[in-house]
Amino acid sequence: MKKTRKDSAITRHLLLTAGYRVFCEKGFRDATIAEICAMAGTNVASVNYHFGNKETLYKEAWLNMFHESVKKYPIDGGVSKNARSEDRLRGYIRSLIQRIITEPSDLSILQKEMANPTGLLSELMTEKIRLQFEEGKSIVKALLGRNALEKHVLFSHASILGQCFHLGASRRNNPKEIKPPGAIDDVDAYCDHVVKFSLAGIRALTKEIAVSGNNEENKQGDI
Amino acid sequence: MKKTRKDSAITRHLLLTAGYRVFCEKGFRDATIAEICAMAGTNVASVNYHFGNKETLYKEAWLNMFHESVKKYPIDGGVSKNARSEDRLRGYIRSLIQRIITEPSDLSILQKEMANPTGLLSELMTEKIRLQFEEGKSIVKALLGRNALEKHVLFSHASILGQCFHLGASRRNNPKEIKPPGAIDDVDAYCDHVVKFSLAGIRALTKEIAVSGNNEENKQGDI
DNA sequence: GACCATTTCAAATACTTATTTTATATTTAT
DNA sequence: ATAAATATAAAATAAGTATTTGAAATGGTC
Repeated sequence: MKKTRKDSAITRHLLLTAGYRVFCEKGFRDATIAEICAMAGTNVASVNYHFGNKETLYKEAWLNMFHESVKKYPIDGGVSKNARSEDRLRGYIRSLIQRIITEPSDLSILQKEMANPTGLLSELMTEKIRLQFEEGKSIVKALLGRNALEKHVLFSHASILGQCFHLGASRRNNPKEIKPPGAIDDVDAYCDHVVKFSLAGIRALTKEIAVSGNNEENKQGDI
Repeated sequence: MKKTRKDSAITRHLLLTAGYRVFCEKGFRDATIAEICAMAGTNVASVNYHFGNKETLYKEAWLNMFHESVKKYPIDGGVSKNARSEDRLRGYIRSLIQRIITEPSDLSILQKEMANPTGLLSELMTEKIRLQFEEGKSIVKALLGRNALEKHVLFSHASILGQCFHLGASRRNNPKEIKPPGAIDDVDAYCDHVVKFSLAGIRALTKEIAVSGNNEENKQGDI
């Protein structure tokens, strides 16, 4: 009945993890099948045997890493939906930053794709990342209050994501050579900073919304 | 006396601009000399004749674009050093965002290099980008006040840069296909948002610094 | 133990693309 | 005007690398 040998699954998994590591480090194009197979300890033909081609390995490797990553660092940071919004925000940010600085994590390639899209992951990513956005936006929405427009939520969430992702960018481009001007060493401290900074920004926005909400400016609250 | 023909400079410049466009779009590795020369309307040998190799063209093209970019969008946004710090911050952010969303601009590749370093530009970039950081940090410092530690300045500036760069990431990965969850359409509105959000964050931090400054916590204010 | 599908392996192939070469055309200086 | 220097063109070369191939090995099943 069983058609698959046990070793096959192992080899496949070796290729997934080795592939992800190399793709992370070099990017899709600069990663060579030879290097991936060397790291996995398999033959150069194995990628084509198990995945058909390099592109499919790339997609499968990211998907695999995404699942592992979310299992390890849940999007809500392990904070209950019933907790105070401030604590949910803290959990959200902490978890996101953990994922960003962990190498390799699914976000390592996501960031590469954002800056330099191969196009191979765009459908996959938007589908899988939507969860992340929903969670983040729901927290921000709770903090901003009833009167917040979609625009306010979107922008505030973008501010948060931007601060977090910047940490990844800041760390990645100093392999070990010259340290760039804005390098951030103390990740925990930066994490706390982002929470405080963002809460202050959101609170200011909340006040402004309350004021303009009393005015008659925006009746059909869209975009 | 003159050794260079007039056409030479023209061809050279055509290659610089065409090269930059293609490098922006595809990244260093995926950009082919054939495509660059096709766009520039020159022969495939011209890159090697004028620049020796692809790498040198890459560096020269970025440097060229950096100079043009800074000329067009001055780092201080055209706001005087004597202006209110809030206005300087607004000018700084506006100008940075303009540079980020203008394609091609020097920051298009800078962002690629941050996510996916080729290593070719690292020395060049850190040298040229230091100006940007000095300006930004000096503004933030002015807003945070005397008691601010280097850490506060660095983090706050990182928050600002992160929000700005996120706009670039957000726009770049939707070539025209499916729109990703967090896409930002209204750039001007986002720009205003970043200014407000950041000012709120900085003010909150300023208060905190004032409080802890009165306490005896941090005497030897370093990192 | 023999058969069969499945998996691995080493070598061969096919393809892309940067770079070089060689020939030709154009400009500048004498 | 002519020689020397400079620039462009087309084709050849060279190097890197994904993919294919066919043989060999492996493990399960009868």
